[in-house]
Amino acid sequence: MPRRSVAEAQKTRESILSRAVDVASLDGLEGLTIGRLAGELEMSKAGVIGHFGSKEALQIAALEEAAAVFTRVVWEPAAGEEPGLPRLRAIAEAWVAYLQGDVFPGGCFLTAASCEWDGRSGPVRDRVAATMDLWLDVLAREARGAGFEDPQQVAFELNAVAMGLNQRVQLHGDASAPDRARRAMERVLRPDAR
Amino acid sequence: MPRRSVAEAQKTRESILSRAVDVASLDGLEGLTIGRLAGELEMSKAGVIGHFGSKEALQIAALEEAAAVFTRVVWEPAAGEEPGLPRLRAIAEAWVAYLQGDVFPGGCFLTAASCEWDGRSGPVRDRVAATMDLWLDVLAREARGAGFEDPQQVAFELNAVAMGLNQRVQLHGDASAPDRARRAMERVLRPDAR
DNA sequence: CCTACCGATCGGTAGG
DNA sequence: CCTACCGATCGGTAGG
Repeated sequence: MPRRSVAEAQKTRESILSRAVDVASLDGLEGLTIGRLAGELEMSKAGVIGHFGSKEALQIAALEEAAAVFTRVVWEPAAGEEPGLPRLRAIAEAWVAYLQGDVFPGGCFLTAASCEWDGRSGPVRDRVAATMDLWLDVLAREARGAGFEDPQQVAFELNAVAMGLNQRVQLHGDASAPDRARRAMERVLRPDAR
Repeated sequence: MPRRSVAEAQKTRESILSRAVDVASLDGLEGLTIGRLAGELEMSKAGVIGHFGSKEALQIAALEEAAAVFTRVVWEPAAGEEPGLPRLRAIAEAWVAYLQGDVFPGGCFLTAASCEWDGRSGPVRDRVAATMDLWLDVLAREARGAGFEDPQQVAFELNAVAMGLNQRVQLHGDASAPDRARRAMERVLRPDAR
């Protein structure tokens, strides 16, 4: 018999991950230290890292958790829309709301992780790159369905606007930025580019 | 008499800063540790930090150095152009070339620093924010001179495209990204939005 | 999931 | 600009 039940251990693991994602969104996946996490959760370091095995495994688990949140908040609300332009517009709307809101305390986790890791190598960087590529592929697929001549261009530009919005919100607290992003995304999705 | 001349000390300081900017572009301003810098420059830690006083002062000096490089590489080549649309187009061209090239080994220093610090507080974060705001103001001023109705929108969108390009180059090694960014910037600068 | 510990590295300083 | 050092924290492990 384990000293704590499987269900209890699972709950602990989830609470660690939830805190890990918040910390990493503010201070980066490298700023996510085991000791800090243990202190904030009032656990021992061994108790924290025991659920993952290593800091790198914890970083990857946090990344996967953040990607799942992104999917739930940005993709899911749009998944019910008709493929193509209606779905792209719903994605754009949910994306801006996500970046404007406080899903993560430090802004878009994926943007932060990609900037932090794009100059490094190893499993974490590879996972960050694969996650971003997957999302750009989803966008390009919808743009293709919407009849755009160059769907990857649409994906590139929507992603760029999202990054720009995240910067203005997080760095400047710019209240006009979400509307600017909406206008920019609408222009990217204007059918005359098809 | 100092043991080394003022000119020699100045040269040492410059070599430290040059390396610091490269390291920070790859691993962030927080990944820039005094011990690592000392090791790579074959100096003592005291010798490195003595030129700046503290890690924070070193980080700010590296940021200022990077901003000076950005100005030289992106602004200077365009400064000779006629204000307004011609100058904006020259900036866009130089900006894409900068992001495509290897001015910094880890890509755009300012983008990396803004993502790293946008969730923190203190002097470094404030300096990063002020530097970005200054650049957006420059862009908006030129857009106003070019007759755009909403010059801040133009600045927002150009900056977004630059961030998107930096991500695609650094994270994916995407060779098609510079052309995509050029196309996106051209569309932002298309006179029909004036 | 805890205590107690490991070697390594962190930023920084004293003194020369 | 160096050596020698400080306390703090890093990731991680042994043993329970």
